[in-house]
Amino acid sequence: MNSLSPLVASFVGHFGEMGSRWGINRTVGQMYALIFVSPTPLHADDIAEQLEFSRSNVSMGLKELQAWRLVQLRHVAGDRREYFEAPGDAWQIFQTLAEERRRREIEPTLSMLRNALLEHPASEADRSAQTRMKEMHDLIELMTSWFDDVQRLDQKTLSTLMKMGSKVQRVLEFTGPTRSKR
Amino acid sequence: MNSLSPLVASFVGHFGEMGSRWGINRTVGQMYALIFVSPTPLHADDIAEQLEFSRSNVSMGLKELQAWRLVQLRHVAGDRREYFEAPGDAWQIFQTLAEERRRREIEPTLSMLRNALLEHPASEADRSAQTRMKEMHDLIELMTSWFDDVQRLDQKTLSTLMKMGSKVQRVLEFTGPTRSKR
DNA sequence: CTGAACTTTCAGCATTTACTGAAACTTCAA
DNA sequence: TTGAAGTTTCAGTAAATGCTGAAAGTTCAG
Repeated sequence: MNSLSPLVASFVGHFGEMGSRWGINRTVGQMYALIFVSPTPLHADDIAEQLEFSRSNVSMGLKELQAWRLVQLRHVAGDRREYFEAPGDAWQIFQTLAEERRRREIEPTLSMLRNALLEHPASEADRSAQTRMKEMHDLIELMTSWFDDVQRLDQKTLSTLMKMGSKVQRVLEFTGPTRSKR
Repeated sequence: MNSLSPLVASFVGHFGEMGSRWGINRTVGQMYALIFVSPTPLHADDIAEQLEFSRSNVSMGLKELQAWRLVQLRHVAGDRREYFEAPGDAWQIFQTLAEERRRREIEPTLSMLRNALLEHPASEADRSAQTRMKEMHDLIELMTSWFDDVQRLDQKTLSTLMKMGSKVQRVLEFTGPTRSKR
């Protein structure tokens, strides 16, 4: 970490700390940060050296970042090594993150809930537990299916929608009643 | 955990496992799950007994759940103990979670980025790092301010919006061009 | 004021997760 | 086909985090 400029070092350091709140570990967070700000793709040795991590740790970390689709493999002509860079399109990053998180954090819960709702309640307590579970299930499903929809919108529409912010309400007041079910 | 019905036990167990992906720890996840499905408010001893956790662990866990605003204190007439229940309104829960997560996971990064962008770049590398940081900063800011807007919408508008899903595109195609900047 | 009923804190042990370095494996230029 | 250059695996250790139970703290009825 010694060869990094103070600016980059603080960015990298911050990602290390936040990483843990984020489900990725400290070193993986730092690796991503380094790759993200780097103007050129980096290879594993660059990263190991700049961050002073063991080579194998870097290797594992890169594997994890690839699993998250947060970094991409690049090949540089005349060099056998694998280089990595962070996709530059911010929208893309956001979508990837949201998708992966959903897959890891939401889907398993949804499927557990579906199973639980199929069970025959063995008692009054079970019956009321199922009622609560149903609410949770429906909420999650509504959120995720909305999310699917939003993700399917093209970027222009989305950015219009976002820039409109709460003004969208006025538009919907106008068209909404004919479409909404209640 | 022995007195729980299989249905509740599996729900509770799942929340324990998912808890870790979620930044809350296993036992805290289980406590929340138990409170969530319980038809009546529970007090700390109930929870300690049903989940077979130490009394102090329950106490700490409840504190954390309160900090996340996922459980609410309740007092039962003629009983000095503190009872807890999970707010029932699913929207409410979602909003709370989103807000807290934002506060813990996003705000610190945003403020780090703002500081980094004020620094005077010491090199060419710093300059390009700042360019990347600016992109990240702007994306996060766009997302969070949109999120603010959405949160401000009343529930009816929101649910209309969600149910419309990608059909919103058609409405915007109609009104959008006059409002959008590009 | 007292003490019973309850809650919180905290030191220390247990469990889990992260990291390293050595060894095994893979790929490809010559 | 060989070995140099690179990558991955994995066993062992280090660090972090979680959990307990004993002790201290708080609150309030009487």
